[in-house]
Amino acid sequence: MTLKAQFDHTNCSECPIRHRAVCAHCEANELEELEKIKYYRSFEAGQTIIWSGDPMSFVGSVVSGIASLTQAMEDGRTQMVGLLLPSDFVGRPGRDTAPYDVVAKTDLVMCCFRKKPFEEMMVTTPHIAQRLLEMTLDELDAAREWMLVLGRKTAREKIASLLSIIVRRDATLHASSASGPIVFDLPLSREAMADYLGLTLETVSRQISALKKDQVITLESKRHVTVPDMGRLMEEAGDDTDGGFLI
Amino acid sequence: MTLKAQFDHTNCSECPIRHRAVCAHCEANELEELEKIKYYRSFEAGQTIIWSGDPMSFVGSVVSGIASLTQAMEDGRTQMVGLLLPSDFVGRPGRDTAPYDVVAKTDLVMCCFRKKPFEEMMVTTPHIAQRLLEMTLDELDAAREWMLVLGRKTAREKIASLLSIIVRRDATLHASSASGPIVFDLPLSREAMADYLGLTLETVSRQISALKKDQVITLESKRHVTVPDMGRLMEEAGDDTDGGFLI
DNA sequence: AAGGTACTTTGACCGAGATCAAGTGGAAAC
DNA sequence: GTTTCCACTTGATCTCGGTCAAAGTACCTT
Repeated sequence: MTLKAQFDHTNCSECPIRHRAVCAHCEANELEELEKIKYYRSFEAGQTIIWSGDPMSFVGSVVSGIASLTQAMEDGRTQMVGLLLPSDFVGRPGRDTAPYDVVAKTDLVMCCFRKKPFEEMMVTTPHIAQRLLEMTLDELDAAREWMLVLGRKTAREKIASLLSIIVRRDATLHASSASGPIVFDLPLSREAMADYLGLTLETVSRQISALKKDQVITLESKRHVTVPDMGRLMEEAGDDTDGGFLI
Repeated sequence: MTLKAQFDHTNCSECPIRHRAVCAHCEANELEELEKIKYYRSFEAGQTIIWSGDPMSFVGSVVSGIASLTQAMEDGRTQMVGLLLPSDFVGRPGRDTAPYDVVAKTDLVMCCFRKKPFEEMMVTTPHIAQRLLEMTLDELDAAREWMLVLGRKTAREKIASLLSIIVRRDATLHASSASGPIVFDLPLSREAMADYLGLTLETVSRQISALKKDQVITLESKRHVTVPDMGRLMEEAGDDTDGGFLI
């Protein structure tokens, strides 16, 4: 099998997990072993999927719903360090314990593989490691992009940046690439947004109100957002880059 | 070759790049091809090794010296998103352009491999991808740990955190694992520390003075630091975790 | 319809860190 | 020796976002 073929699962329309995951449907055509160690798990909104420090017995992908990766200090301060949207991979081949909490933010379904057999497959099936490397590099880029947001952006820019990446992830999932007004639902509470942005929920609320007053966004309800001009929003985010951002 | 053997280059004492890199010495014993595409490059302090957005023709490891990964906004605000110490890997197999500036902070030597042949080798030599995956996961953990620092820690905690990771990286390089006072040189200017911590250089200076006044550290000169009690420093950093931190 | 709960908004005030501005010290250059 | 330069320190003031508090809103259950 050529390298091209190995990376060419990007458009399997059958697959609920799409291109960024180790796709059960795609893999199964090549590797009946993967099918054997595959199983599904459901979680309710608010449920903790993995506790930081616990041994991890599985890896997998988000099929539907949204989860967060969160780090905490002992005094209670918390920082969300990643968002898991459908197609995102969870887990660390070669790692025994989870480095952070994984919490379902909505009802959520995961497609899991038992870790041990999965790791064995990585040895015998090289292109799995290569695809995981691709995905991990994407996540690393996203994490570093986010470091700029956390370290240097103002509260208003942080909010605009978060809205931008949510829109962008939505766009890649729904393939609705068009100019003109964009409508979407916020998958996160104000508190969760604050955790992601290194702010307080009050500041998040105030800045959203300010963006609304300045007509950068419109709110049909507290969670339902319209962006009349995406270019304007990205300006507010202080973003020149229109690529990147894959959290 | 077994999985264990594949990951067992961790203690090659000959190799200047040590365990986290694709080690030219180690690999050469198995793969004369790697030797063929290997070459060394030297840089002076302050020199930019890679410009953000430029095409990248090589990957490689830091042999000696220190470099930074930096992201910038168009208005000049910058955020350092990673430190490259000896043994760290630079470059993205499968990526065409560099996502951030790489700048030598001290005089620096890199061991490089031309990217194209390196990528071809990744296909034929599975365990290279597996080792790169390991390393990338380490970097991702470090980046996310740093997101907590940037998003939630106070200026004083940020400084203590930075000193902690420098000490820790120093320790793994010099294998000087002992309790008692620790002495080391700051490889970064106050401005570079500020860039890493999302602060201004004035705040960095003030907080270092404060830590000195409170006898958490001693300064023999502006860059030469003594830490009488490492536990105290980590307390100041707000760190419970004594693992992790591999930036 | 009434009450409860969780989420959100808004206001008043405060403080950590940014900004602006001098001043210091030490090493290299002349 | 002294001049220059650069990294660093310290001071004064301001501002953005945090903190504390209260009120508003939507969605439950009863």
